[in-house]
Amino acid sequence: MLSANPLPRISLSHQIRDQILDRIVHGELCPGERLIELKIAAEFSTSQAPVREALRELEAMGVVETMPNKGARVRTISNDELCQLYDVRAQLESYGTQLAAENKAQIKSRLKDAVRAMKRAAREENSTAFASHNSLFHRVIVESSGNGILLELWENLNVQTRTMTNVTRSRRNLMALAESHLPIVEAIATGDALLAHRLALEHVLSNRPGSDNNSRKA
Amino acid sequence: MLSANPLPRISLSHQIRDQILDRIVHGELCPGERLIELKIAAEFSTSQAPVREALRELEAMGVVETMPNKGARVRTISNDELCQLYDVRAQLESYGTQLAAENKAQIKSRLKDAVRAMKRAAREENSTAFASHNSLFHRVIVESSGNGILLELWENLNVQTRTMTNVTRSRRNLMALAESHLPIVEAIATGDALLAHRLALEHVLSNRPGSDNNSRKA
DNA sequence: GTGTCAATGATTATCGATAATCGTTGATCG
DNA sequence: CGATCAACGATTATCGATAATCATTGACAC
Repeated sequence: MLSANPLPRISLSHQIRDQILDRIVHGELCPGERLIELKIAAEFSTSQAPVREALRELEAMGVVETMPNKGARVRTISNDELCQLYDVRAQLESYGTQLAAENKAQIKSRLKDAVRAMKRAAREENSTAFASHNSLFHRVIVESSGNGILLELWENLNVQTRTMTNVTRSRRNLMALAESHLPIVEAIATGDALLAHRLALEHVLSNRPGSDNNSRKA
Repeated sequence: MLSANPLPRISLSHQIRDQILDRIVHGELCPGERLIELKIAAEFSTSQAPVREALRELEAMGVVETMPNKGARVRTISNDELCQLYDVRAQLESYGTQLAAENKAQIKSRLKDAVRAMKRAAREENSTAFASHNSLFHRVIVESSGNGILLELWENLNVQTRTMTNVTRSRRNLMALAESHLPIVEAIATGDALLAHRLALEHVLSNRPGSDNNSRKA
């Protein structure tokens, strides 16, 4: 029984949410820009209700902020916050990587695929694709930690991060960045949990913006 | 100019959200129980809209889960998930405690107050009050870590654990539990970050349910 | 000029009603 | 007797309209 129902199977509010998120990630909507419910509703030819829901979901994701009775705007993430975000992400991700190694997760080939894809994107200087594969790499690891709660929290953080990646990572050696993932792959594959933990921690922190070295307290 | 406007300054949807959250935390709404929008709306004498928003916010918090076109229900957390939750919380909280110690946060008196309040609640066998003060203790620490992102994530987890922590323990257990906080206070006060980290980790994990010892993988 | 304040326009928050969807019940057919 | 499916009831998703709120503008008094 062929299904093949390409009908709008997703709810309107989710479609709108994804659309807006896309525009934010791709920089079409700038931080601080107001998101006016009726305007957006008109643009998508819907009513205000699904737009409100979409905005609330985006707020929960942390990509927009809303003030009561004053509406929503694209959230501005300060450099401090971004640093904090990387610090927390480093904690979560190093823990997840440790678990993955302990589980001797069979993900070596998938991780290597992701790295390969990153390299390709690096050669083509396609930073969007690079960010996407990069994200996938880490997601595979956190998934294979076996801790669903961890994955949930990590995903929240990752969304926020990605909104900035394109901007922040404009000038960086993508090829080197891609290859810096390989030691982690090995540590997981050999089941060296302690090493995996340490490598993941350093990996995330080394990509922390604004921090040329350490400096947690201004 | 005296303000003193105790009028419903909070939006309806937030009031409803808090009410429902309260009932969940206090066990009046059991995990798995359906939350029907129109029923709730009728109960609060409002329309469906603010209830929907409240439910979406609660979903973002992770205390309710919604299936498209099937509505919302109080999230059921399996024992496995609860364990995972404690594992992750241990990671976040030990990190926060470490930061607090590094900051030499001046919170010794507040923490001791919280412990005192825990003891009093233990004597009176008021487990609700105990949980409240216990929660405050850890919140003070995570707040003083200076990492707002960390605090946000931690709060989510904390709310979720509290929905499941309606287990009443014996007086002796509670008293011992209260006193088990004291070493952490000292470690923070003396600025011993490494010790603080270790103590917090052990503290959370020792309260992990279902695990008589370790066992991460079934 | 400058500060206060009412009127106004823009936008959010809420409402009541309708459309779409899901699960179930019960009838029909093999 | 079992399976399929239409019809129904319950509930969610969406709509269009109204009420409440906020920010701004401009007039007015001093």
